[in-house]
Amino acid sequence: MKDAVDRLTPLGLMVLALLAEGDMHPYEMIRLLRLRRDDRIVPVTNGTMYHTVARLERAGLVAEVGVDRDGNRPERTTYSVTDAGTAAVGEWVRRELARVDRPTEFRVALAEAHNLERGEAIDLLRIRRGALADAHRALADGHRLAQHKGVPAQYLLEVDRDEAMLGAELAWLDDLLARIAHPDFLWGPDHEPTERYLAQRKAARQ
Amino acid sequence: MKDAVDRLTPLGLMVLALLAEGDMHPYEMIRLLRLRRDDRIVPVTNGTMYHTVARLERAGLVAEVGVDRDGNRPERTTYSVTDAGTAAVGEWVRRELARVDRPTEFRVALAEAHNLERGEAIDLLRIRRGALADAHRALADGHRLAQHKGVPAQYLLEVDRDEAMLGAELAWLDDLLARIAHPDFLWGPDHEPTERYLAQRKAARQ
DNA sequence: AGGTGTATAGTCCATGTGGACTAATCGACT
DNA sequence: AGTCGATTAGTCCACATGGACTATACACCT
Repeated sequence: MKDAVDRLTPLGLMVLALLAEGDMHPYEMIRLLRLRRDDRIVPVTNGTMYHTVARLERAGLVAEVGVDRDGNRPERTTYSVTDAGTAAVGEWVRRELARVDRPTEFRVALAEAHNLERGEAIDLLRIRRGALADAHRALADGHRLAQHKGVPAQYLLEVDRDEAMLGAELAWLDDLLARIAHPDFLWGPDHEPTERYLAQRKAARQ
Repeated sequence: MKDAVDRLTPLGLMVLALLAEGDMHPYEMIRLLRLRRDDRIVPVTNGTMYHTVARLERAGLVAEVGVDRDGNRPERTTYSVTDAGTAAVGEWVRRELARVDRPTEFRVALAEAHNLERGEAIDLLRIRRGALADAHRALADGHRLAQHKGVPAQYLLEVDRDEAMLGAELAWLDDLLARIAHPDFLWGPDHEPTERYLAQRKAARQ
């Protein structure tokens, strides 16, 4: 029996996270994602967005809440996230935040990590830190072994880069963990009610 | 009029590059890619591999060179790369090595950069270096601006990471360019005939 | 008044992907 | 001798993606 969370694509999760900020129609989500440059992480195209929302509806994670029409333009169907949808966000983020395979999933989970409690996020990132260190060591060992066996460096350019990138991610993660664990680092819904997001939504809705 | 090179997927290009080492059947390619851990870059599944090879054949980039059968096992269809296929590898790598969008395409291009002349590879990587620096600056500016506008840091975790990663890639690229431009760095087909690859192929063919 | 361009909101379809499945062979255990 | 599991080589299909397309409305020229 496949869980609905297993079928969640990165864009599917971003949609659920957006709807947590308020009801929206798909086109507004497209605009908002582009405005926030979240299309750095996940490509956002019309076809995929509408298809994704339809899938989420079939899975019961979002629900239609109204259709309105502005002049003679196409109808706009507004959606709302369900309780199951909200739960799915937490479950998905918890699962992906610690994994080191699936880089894009991790970037989405990181962007939505604020949906978790601070302590939980830290725990998951520490697990990730360990897995990342293992992967880094394994790749470095393989690299050295290949060099030792006489494989010319020109064939190992990508391995070299991968190793450098893994090292950089480790360094960044250690730095982040230090910052995030410090009580001066704001966390949770106990801060100013995100005026910027409201302004963005207004701009996206216009 | 769409060029066949435009339709080349990362796996498609890896297949062409593999066939440059010698004729093979699809299953051997799967084994060889996994053995070399190239599935770090591109996911390798049965369905995708056979589909990809079929597409390459329709495009005239590879050609069937024989079907053999071992006992009562399924038939093995062996393929060979065509002249158009060899040309496509160069064209594709030249195009992708300089681009900063499309990260997976770049990793494949880097892994196959040895198909280019040293000077050409260096020129393309220098172009990439410039584009990467621009992207890094733009992202850092956006990050600072958001912070200045009062967006809490917990919402900017992914931007922070992206910025760190871009910086790390720039540093790595500068280092690589320095190493690669040095005459001590071996380049080109003028070295020992890759015994390791032959051994790997034997293992993959078994 | 007419033409050009772009934003809005969405549909549709050709490709590409990846997991499930088949069916035969081989090795290892018991 | 029998069975369990893994490997080999490949097919098949459900689903996801993204680009092309539609049709209306608004803005800017000239």
